[in-house]
Amino acid sequence: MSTSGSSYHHGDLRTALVSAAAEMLETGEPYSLRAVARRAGVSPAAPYRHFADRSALDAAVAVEGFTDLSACLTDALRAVPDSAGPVDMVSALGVAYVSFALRRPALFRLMFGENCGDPDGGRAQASRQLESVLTEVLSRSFPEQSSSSLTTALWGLAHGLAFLHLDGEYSTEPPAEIAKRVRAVVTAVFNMGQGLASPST
Amino acid sequence: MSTSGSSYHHGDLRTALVSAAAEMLETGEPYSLRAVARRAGVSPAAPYRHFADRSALDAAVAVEGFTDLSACLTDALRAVPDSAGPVDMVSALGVAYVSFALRRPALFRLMFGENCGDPDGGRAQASRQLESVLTEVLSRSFPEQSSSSLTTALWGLAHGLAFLHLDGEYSTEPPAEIAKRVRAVVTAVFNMGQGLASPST
DNA sequence: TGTACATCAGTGAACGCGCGTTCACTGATGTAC
DNA sequence: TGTACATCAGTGAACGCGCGTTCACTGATGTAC
Repeated sequence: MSTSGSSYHHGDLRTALVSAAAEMLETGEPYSLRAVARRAGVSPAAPYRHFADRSALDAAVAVEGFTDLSACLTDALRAVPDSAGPVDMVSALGVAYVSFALRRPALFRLMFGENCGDPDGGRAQASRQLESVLTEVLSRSFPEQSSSSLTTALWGLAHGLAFLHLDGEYSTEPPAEIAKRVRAVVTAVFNMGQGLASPST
Repeated sequence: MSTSGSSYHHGDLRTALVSAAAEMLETGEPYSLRAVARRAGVSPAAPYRHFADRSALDAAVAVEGFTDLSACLTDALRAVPDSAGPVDMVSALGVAYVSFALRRPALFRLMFGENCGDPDGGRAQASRQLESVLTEVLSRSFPEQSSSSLTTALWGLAHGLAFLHLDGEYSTEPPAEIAKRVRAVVTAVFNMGQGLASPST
């Protein structure tokens, strides 16, 4: 793989295309195979050397998105002090999740979009990786109650809050306000369960 | 407003267009202004007598969607016996919400889609109406802890579960399995808060 | 009851657009001898 | 070290498509007299 400045052979067009696509989604530019090629400085036909079709590009971009999101969540957790309680950990996770969605709305939508064709492709794998990050956090915070249902609950809550913000149901500025709201929501959930007769699992 | 069979003047084209659009979204047909007009048996220019542009049609369809969803939730609650506990009420709401999304995926996506231009149009109003249904349920189930944060939590959880199912993160068949999963998730959330030191609100 | 007319909800042809995709091609690269 | 050649990543022109939207128009309706 040459890294020369030669413009005819790009060197690593595949990666460049995925990056270009991710950037366009981030800046909100109209996103299409042609537009991505344009931005990468390449002819409209060039991507077909690296992707079977448009949806293959989408899938590759989605995978990158999942990887980034997982990294964001992991980073957010590292920033939480060891002494923190469960509410703090779950809140940190929620805030990171929602922030990611608001920072990169179009990417987030693409990741969870309709074209999830292949049930066992890289995208599905990447999303399972995300889920395992959540599971790990919960098993540390709730060694006793931890379960797949609890993971689903946390993921669902974070995911829903992200979309509700994305869709304008709640204000998205300033970031501190969002963090506050997410924390309040998590706290409310924790309080809710208390003082009630324990339902059987 | 004539109801004659005359085909030149439709009678109530506006309503017919919104219905046609909703049906197309339900059956998964490609959705466009032209396609909707085609389905309503009318020329591509006809919708412009009733909608300023494509996004105005979208907004009208979204409003109908919100109304339907609110009705679904209300119906679901009516089916819950008075003696039922909070877990049952919240679960019923969650199941109804997720079921709606799975039954009408494209409509659901449109309702919560990117083109929410007007912050004070009918769409925003319809979604606030939805929120108030949730608030009312919670204030009945949790007279003491009820708060806007709790409403947000419930909405977020239901919304997130709906999208995660829609996006293929969880199996969507059979319906009974989904209901079971939603109930398990709600139960897990209720159990989670118990046995922990109460965090300050 | 009958006629003239304004109103307005439709028609259908046309516009320009950007899209995904295909095609025959060409230029750069790396390998065999 | 130098030449011949296979490989392959790019080009750029072209395709057909459906889209949203505009336009001058026409046919049905309801009202005034």
